[in-house]
Amino acid sequence: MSSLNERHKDFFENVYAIVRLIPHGKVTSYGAIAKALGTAKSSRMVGWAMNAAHTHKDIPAHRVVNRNGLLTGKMHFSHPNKMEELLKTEGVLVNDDKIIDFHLHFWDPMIELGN
DNA sequence: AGCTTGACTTTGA
DNA sequence: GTCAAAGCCAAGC
Repeated sequence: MSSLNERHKDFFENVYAIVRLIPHGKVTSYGAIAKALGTAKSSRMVGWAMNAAHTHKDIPAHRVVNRNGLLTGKMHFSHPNKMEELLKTEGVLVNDDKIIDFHLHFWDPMIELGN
């Protein structure tokens, strides 16, 4: 909570903190995370953070997709289909690299932040 | 030091 | 509805 409000911390740590807060079976978008951090336009940086997130294993990166609900980062996983399988395991149906009813599974980090 | 790239989003046509 | 272009900031070359 308080750590999320502190922008003095590294952008990466902020991103990881939020991604870890994503509930089981829920997903969110890069832009939503960026917005929760106060930098709505630097959604690309969230993607960069996720790239480095590979070193952190407690990061459910499969719960983060782009705004279209498309699994854009699937190829960055150990296996391209790993992301889709993980999501299906959590009850999130995926078809053609895209989340079905994305708006229903969408979780807004702003809610958790209380904003 | 500058230039390019990127797990993106928004806006305008 | 789709497509193209701009904006964003950090890391890598």
